[in-house]
Amino acid sequence: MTSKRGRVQLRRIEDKTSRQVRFSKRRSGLFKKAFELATLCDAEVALLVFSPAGKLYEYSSSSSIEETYTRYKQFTSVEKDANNKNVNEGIGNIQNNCEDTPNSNILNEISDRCTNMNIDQMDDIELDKLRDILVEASRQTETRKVSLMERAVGMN
Amino acid sequence: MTSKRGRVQLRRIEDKTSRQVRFSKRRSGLFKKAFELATLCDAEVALLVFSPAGKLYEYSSSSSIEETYTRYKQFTSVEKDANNKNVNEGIGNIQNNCEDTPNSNILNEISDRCTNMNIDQMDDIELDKLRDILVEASRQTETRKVSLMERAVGMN
DNA sequence: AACTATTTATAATA
DNA sequence: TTATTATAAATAGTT
Repeated sequence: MTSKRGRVQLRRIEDKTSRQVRFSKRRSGLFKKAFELATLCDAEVALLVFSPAGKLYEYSSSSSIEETYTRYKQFTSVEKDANNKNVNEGIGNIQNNCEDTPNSNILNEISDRCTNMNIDQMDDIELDKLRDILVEASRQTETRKVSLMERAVGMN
Repeated sequence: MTSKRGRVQLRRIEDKTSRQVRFSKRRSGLFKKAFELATLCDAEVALLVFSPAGKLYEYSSSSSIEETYTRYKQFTSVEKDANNKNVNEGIGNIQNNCEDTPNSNILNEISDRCTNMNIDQMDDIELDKLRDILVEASRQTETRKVSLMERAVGMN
């Protein structure tokens, strides 16, 4: 037989019926994996999935999606604060104690996004948003690092 | 040898080192599966994972975790309403009310990432990467728009 | 981190 | 839809 069971091209499945069938199967698999990660490894997991038809599926290893989302929001806001003031106690420590910070991953993500976008096609509103992003980034940066960023956009 | 590779008891792994190794491997697998479900089946997926050490990992197939969480909150509130009073309209509208242009989505993504990152903790290699990203972005930009970016980092 | 023996997930088929 | 089964993918234990 020349069939290629099990193998898959990583792109959107065009046939609607096939897409729905695969969604059901893969959704089951994904939720099982999420449950196993939480159970085996003592991780906190929150998973939200909307099907193409708009139906909601959810899993949370803690008491609720909301609880994990709240932790997420606190986590990210602490990351922000840690730049402005040296947080040495309380929630701040949770962040600072983590080794192997995900900064590199975040930078790779930014790099990928920037590679894909075409600034020439942006309108003024979008450029304003980009400006705001960079303003905020530079505010978070000490002098030496600000100067690196300034060099980056060709000002030196 | 009497080993039983591949098989697993579904309960918390007590050995800390083993638990960390398995967390890394299974986390990779879970995020890959989440990405594949979103890509192949055109689903909207949001995934939050906190490691036992408190480190955050996230994936979102839309522009941000926040966007999917907002849709989730709207969805569940609609479900609640639908139970109390027979709501004949709204679900379709609510699911469609988060439209944005692709560019805006990309910019929101960058904005979220920048908001979450801690530039003070980056080392020089990471800063070099950021510089490269910004250099490439500025190269793609015509003069008027470059000047906007220069203003953005406070050079005017 | 890389390697493999197994188990698990799943695409095609019935 | 559900079940089967041939393959591909994930991963537990090992090096």
